[in-house]
Amino acid sequence: MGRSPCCDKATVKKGQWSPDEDAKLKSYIEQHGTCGSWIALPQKIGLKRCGKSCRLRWLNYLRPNIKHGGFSQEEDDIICSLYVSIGSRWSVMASQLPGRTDNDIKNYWNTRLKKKLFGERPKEPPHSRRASACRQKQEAKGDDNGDWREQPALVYPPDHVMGSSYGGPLVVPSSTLPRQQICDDDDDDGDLNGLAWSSLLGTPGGQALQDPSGFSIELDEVLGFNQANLEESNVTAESEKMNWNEVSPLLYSDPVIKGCEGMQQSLPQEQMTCNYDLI
DNA sequence: AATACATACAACCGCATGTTG
DNA sequence: CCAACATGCGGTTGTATGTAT
Repeated sequence: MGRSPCCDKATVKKGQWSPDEDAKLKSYIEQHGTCGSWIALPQKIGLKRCGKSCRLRWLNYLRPNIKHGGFSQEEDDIICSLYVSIGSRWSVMASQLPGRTDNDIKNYWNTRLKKKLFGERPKEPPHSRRASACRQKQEAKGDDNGDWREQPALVYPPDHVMGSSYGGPLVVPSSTLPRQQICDDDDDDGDLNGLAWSSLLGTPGGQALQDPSGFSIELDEVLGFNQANLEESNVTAESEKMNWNEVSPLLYSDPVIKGCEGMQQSLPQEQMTCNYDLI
């Protein structure tokens, strides 16, 4: 049995919002808030809209301090670099760009930045929560055929990152700061590919971390190690702890990462911290 | 001027996750 | 612990607008 719909599709109005509807919604929320339930909100206001639709309209359009259009070069850089590092996690990106919504960033990416960064390449990296979930399901079922690893971006970063018109800094998600320590993750694979995302935080044993949206990730998925550099280096699984300067040359995107310092300085301090919970 | 096509963006949909009883 | 429900998220679609022919 499927889940029941959140509203009566037959009586709910769809499509563009009228100025009158906007005014009603804005006025009510500014005075009363959402009263803890988006589902009940439209009835209280007298709107024939789905609660989800009201929520979306408020968050993406009516909410105060929302910026529309006119993305700056700095915002372009942040979006591009975040996409390279974390994939299509628009809400995370939105949290790094005050006044921007996930929907706005997503639209901007899909219509402009994607072409700018990737050209016409059809495939994109599977970094979304959903892609990760699919991968975990496949792995759990034992039928992981490795297809998800075939996706570009981090698998072939010289082509996508270095060869693109994008030359901005790569911003590692703020949750990885500070980066003083990196350690091996004990998965005995003999190289650094198993380095856990969590290791950037210096957590012991490379325990997997989970971010607030439930997405766990490994460092090699985020950054992509340059195997050639790795093989030439002295870094092995026995190198239990390294600092960022030792590790960064092993990454495909090293020259870009080195530009990260400037970006860190440009970000407000409050955007550079994020609480992650151990699984 | 009319039409076709391209682009931008608002909004919808379905799924995953969190919360509550 | 589990089911039902609410919310959040990302993918996708629909439509208004702009541009080319």
